[in-house]
Amino acid sequence: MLCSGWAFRHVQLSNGGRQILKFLFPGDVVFSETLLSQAEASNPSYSAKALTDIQLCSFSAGALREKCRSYEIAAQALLQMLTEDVRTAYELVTVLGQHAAEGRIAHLLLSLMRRVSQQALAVDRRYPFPLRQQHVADAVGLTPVHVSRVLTSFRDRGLLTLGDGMLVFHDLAQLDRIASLQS
Amino acid sequence: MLCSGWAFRHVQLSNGGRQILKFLFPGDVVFSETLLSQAEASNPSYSAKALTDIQLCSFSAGALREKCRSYEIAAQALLQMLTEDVRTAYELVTVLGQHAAEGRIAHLLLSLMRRVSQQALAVDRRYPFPLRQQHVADAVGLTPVHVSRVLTSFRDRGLLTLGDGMLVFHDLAQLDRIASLQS
DNA sequence: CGGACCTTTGAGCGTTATCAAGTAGTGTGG
DNA sequence: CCACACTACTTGATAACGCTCAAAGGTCCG
Repeated sequence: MLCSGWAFRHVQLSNGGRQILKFLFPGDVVFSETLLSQAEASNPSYSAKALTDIQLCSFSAGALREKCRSYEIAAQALLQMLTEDVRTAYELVTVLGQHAAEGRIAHLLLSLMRRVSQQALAVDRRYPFPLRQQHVADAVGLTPVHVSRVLTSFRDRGLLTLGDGMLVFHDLAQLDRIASLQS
Repeated sequence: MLCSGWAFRHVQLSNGGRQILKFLFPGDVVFSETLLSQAEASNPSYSAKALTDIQLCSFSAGALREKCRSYEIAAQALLQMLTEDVRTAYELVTVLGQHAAEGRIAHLLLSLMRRVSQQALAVDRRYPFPLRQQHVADAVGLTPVHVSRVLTSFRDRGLLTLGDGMLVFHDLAQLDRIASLQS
């Protein structure tokens, strides 16, 4: 489990690319979807990487499974965690299936910052942002080149500023509109 | 829970479109990800539709949650179901993020038929296929027009035949290659 | 026969990928 | 202190891809 810092879960693809599945913040379990499977018979090559310096708390998956047998609370917590994972995965599916590049990137930035700040986003407040444009590209299924173009366009339109590990929103209303596909 | 027939789970979008999240076969729980939440506070408008005549077995979600407290087996089954949902959702994310149109459609057709046949696919065997091209489009994030073009191309290349509610694979090796992005 | 729905096909265009070059910033070693 | 490499980002030109709009054919059903 991640205790401090940022990380992400991804699949490594045979053609050299990768798809980022989830960004991990403190409190997130790194491989929640494989907690139960003792055999680890998952064919895709799941992996995880740190984006900043991180601290981990490790625990025994076997012991947790054992706890789930005796303590109902452990099972309930695990069920809620997985339910949340399914919901956010479906949200990502919707974004990838329905949004063009601008909507994908706007959605990613907004949802990341909402998760990390745990409260409403503020205009002109600076948020730490340790991702490279390559990570954004791998998360939303675009090339780094195109991510750069979209971010430059956002900057030129006065929507946000992104650089030096900092992200500043200037026009949240407009970004929400872009991210929410009311065409 | 679906007992017979085909159905699918989707989100209805504000702009009139929809994203299909999962195709449902007998044994699948229609809304597995909302089984636990009593409040139903999910903002996206999840929905489900039948593709064929279907039969449902209904049960009380409250009673199931109650069972999870007392019977460890119920909790274990629910956990496995959700874990599987997370895995397949991540697979769909990878497909949408990394594949072009041909790969997306090939992947969808192959994985659907693998799920429905529960065994290795056979060349030149006919599989029932109740989806319209509109459904394929909504599942993989393309327009029906482009789905038609890709399917026509598959047909012209002798890879498969799709029509009249039937799907016939002619070149599984080639289709697997297209679906597995070894560029 | 008419209408509704699905599919196919064409033309044009917008979006995104690819390839390539150029610009910083940063750290390394002479 | 200055080449040098290395990485990240930007920008341009070109091409592939997929969308939109439109028309036509097919099937089914009233």
